[in-house]
Amino acid sequence: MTAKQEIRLDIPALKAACSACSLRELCLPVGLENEDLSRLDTAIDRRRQIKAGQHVYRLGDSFEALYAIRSGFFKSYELSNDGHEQVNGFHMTGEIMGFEAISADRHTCNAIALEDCEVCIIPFPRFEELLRDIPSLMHQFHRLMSREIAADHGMMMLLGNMSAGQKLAAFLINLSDRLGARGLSPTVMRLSMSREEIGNYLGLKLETVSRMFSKFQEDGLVQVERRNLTITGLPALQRLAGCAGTTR
Amino acid sequence: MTAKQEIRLDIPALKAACSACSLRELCLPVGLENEDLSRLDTAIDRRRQIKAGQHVYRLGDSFEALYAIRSGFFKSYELSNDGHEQVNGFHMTGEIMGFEAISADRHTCNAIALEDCEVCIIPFPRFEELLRDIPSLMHQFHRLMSREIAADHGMMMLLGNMSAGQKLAAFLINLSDRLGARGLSPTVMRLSMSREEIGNYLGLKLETVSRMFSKFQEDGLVQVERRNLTITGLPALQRLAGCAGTTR
DNA sequence: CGTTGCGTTGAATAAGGTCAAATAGAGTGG
DNA sequence: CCACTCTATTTGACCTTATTCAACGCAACG
Repeated sequence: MTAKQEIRLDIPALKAACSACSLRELCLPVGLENEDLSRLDTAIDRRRQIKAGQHVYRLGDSFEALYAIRSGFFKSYELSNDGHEQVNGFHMTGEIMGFEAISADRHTCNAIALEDCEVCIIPFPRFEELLRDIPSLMHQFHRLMSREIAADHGMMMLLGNMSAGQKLAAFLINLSDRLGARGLSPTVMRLSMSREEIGNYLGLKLETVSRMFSKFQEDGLVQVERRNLTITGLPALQRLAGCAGTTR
Repeated sequence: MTAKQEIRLDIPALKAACSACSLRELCLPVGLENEDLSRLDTAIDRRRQIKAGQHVYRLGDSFEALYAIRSGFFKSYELSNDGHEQVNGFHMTGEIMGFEAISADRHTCNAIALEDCEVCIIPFPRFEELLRDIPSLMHQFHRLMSREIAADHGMMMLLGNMSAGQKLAAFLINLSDRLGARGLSPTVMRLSMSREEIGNYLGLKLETVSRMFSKFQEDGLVQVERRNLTITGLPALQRLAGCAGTTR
């Protein structure tokens, strides 16, 4: 419970080592040969622990690196000029954050850890050099950015066309899919974000999210108790969401 | 008026020629040296005319190339499984379409010309090879994809948080900015899209869009008559939109 | 000169937002 | 361990906004 529970040694051996990473198949190194993998290792030389509530980067920070999530759960959000928060997305293990900053050489949103997390720091200039030498890595990188764009389009569809119930269903399905892709249970999960954050992301108010959860529970689609959620009617939920399964 | 007004020779000299293109400063070749420019020319070896109403690509088409818009105006849209259309964006001169397809090696949306258009075809595998040789082009390419992501985030903010009036105001400001960036009038324009398409894009019904146009006109913000639009109160419109000027 | 497609406008309706109050845990300090 | 506080969540009543349904106007076109 107390603060300095253990001395932080920050051992150099705490190296990122894509070559030994269990996320190889989700993250950048998809399909890379051993030799190229170790070259990637030289480009990603640091990890960083992020405690729940800490920011990885903030709006306005100069853009130095992308961040690959090794563990934990993040929220990315911006503030509209009138101070209102807008959640852009939730990010989990194996995903990469920071794409949006390449354009302006400056982060245009904030990324905050919703639980204790660990990220791999990918210094971008060095990474771009590496892309020149490893065509398959370059292509994979483009695929990841492209996937982000496709996912954002799906999100725009959701925000523009769907009812509150459909939105929440789509959100849960999406979460479920992504957890499943990581070998975790697609039906039993602990939500790392508040009702307000969910609502903000979906373009709904927290009360509406709460009501929808209650309704889903009545209808036997989910079992929800605070932030512990069990999906009990996946097929029905998928039908509701319109199956719009962009797994992101 | 009649059909074959002139014989289509499709002269080889109709080559794209980035090096001679007036869009150099908006499109891919930003900041490229002469030598690299002519290398880019070799990668972009075809243009294509697209008549109003024709598709550049369709959902499901295999991904072969990106398309840079030389002239004209496009709409990109998807169909949700239940057949409903969702407009993802409108694209104009100097912008590039097709990013979303890299991920799945297949187009995930449709792109249709709203007027007679011309595009440069950028075969992607060859383009990626070129990126290896021209670091500054690679970086510019990443900036463009990143800009698309940042713009989509702005769009999510708009769809999630804004009232009908704010949405339409933001839409008009965005249009105005983009026209201005191309040296066209930022205040006098002809809309290439219907009320329904605008509404679909903004997450509103066509009637609501129409009402808002009327209201803006009453308030002296715009002068609108069918698809001819003049912005008469730019500052007020910007204030309404919350200045959220992601020029895209 | 009727037809067709797009745009406008009005009235009724529904969906979600707002405001307010009650409840339930989690953590705190005594 | 218990009372107390703080925050997240739930729920209800009411209200605002945008949607729906419907009628009409207008321009372009054959």
